[in-house]
Amino acid sequence: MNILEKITNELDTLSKSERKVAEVILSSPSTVIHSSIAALAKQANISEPTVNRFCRRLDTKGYPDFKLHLAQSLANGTPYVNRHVDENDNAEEYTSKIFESTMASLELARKSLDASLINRAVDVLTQANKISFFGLGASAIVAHDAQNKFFRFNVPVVYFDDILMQRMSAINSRQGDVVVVISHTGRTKSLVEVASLAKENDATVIGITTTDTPLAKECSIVLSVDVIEDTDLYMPMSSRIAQLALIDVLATGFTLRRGSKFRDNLKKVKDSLRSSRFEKKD
Amino acid sequence: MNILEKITNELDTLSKSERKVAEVILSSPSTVIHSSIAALAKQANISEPTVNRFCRRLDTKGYPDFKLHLAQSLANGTPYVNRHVDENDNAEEYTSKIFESTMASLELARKSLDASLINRAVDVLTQANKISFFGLGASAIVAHDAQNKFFRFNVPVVYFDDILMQRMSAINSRQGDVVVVISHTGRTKSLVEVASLAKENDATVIGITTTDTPLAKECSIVLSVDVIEDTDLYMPMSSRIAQLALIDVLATGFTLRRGSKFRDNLKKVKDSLRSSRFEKKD
DNA sequence: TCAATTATGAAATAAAATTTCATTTTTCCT
DNA sequence: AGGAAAAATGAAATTTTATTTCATAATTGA
Repeated sequence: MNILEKITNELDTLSKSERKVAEVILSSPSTVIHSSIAALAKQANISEPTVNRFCRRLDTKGYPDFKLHLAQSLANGTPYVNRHVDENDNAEEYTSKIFESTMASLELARKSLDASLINRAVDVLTQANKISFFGLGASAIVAHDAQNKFFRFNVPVVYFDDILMQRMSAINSRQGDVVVVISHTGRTKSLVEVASLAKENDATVIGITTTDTPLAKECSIVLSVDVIEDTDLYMPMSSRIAQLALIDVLATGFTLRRGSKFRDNLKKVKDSLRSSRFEKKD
Repeated sequence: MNILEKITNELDTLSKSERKVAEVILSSPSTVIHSSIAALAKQANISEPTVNRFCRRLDTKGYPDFKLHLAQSLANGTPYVNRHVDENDNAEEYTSKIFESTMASLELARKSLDASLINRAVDVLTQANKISFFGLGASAIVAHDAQNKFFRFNVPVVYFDDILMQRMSAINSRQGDVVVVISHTGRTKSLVEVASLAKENDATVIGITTTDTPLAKECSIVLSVDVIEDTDLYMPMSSRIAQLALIDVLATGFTLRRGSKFRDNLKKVKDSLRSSRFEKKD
């Protein structure tokens, strides 16, 4: 658990003087890990025992122990940050930036996800008579990938990246069917309509989208995938990758729910590909 | 820089007693961060000043500073590791594991990539008369995504996830054409053949695959994307995500090479979608 | 308003780390 | 091999840092 977040959370349970300490720490945590208790006390205009009490209130053994926690929080607090690609970056630079931004987005996406909703979504998927994945543009790829995965599970699954097919399919859906609608923006009119049509026809609609979007409002279960897109390049990047990771999560949840016998079956599916491949040397 | 690695590296520049300290630390770093200098000295059967000298030799200000570094290394030494999903994991657990494994794979993939080869690939792509993306199974999605991106650049681009179409397209290729062949295993026979056919017909073949595979041998430029796949679940997961990140890198390299005027054009492409979306409130 | 509770800091104490310096060990030259 | 020089080491002293104690101040609640 990140101690900086903890400080923020407990800010209002702290006393006046302790809050001063908290503010100094939050404003410049990296300075604090190199300060003595005396230096920090002075900085916050309070006494040393107050700093000590502050540390204990955060469930640390004392000031040195607190600094240890702080150092750890700083180390893994922002391992990857969203860095924008610059006009003059060379290949090395933009490659690193893109990979790091992608990792930062995955980190963010994971935080925005609610495990209990994932659990419900998996519930619904395992019980579905038929599963449909709908997406357009970059999200079409995610739908395509989902089909590829769920197909292996030997359940009826379709994917459409065509507005008309999606509409027709939505209208034909019924109780027991699950429709997964994927859209980063959650604002694509035709997809929102499809979600609403499917819902009217008693299908369970799972939305993979950003929190609080028009699409989210139409869904039975919303799996929020919040990422920061680098809009400078006018292309969807991180969003679809975070969505794919979520598809992996759903597929994994599905296989776990189905038990070990089911997984043996997956192995058979995979093994069936062997003859199409060149042997591995060792 | 990870201090544990540093200790390992400098092990032979240390004196006998200092090495004892190093060994105690390496054998149980997490204990050490909660030990006083006296406790550590006793543990290693040496004196306190020796511990202090040891710390300084590692370019830290002293023992407390050393502990801070150690704490940080423990926190981000293995920020994301490939953790396998377990039978009894709950939703929270398997979600975290999958996201973290994905991030670990991206980290690994970035390391396996060679920036100069990316640069050459971008060169070739910007000069291409026609670009084709080929993949099968999970890699088909990557090819699909690549088409979606490069299509925006207003260059002739196709994608095929059908063996026959791929073969026909490869046979029809000529000098100036670029064929991008995507396969994680690099062992899918029909794809290796397609690569070789395209090459025979003077197309430039870019391979997105693992290092040292049959496919890699057939390519003009090999972009190595090495990841660890969790084979327990018999589904491609990390590999396709790392490949997609590479597609982002190539697309970004392409837009940078084309200059700022070109990027204005991308904005227009994106803006053309606006009318199909619900307005954002603020 | 005033007793009770809680918060705070000065000073004392305790703990931990560092420095100094004498002793031991190792190195390297003849 | 022998011995001076250099390097390594630890005991003790010192310094720095953190914690505790306790008296005082501020706040709360009847």
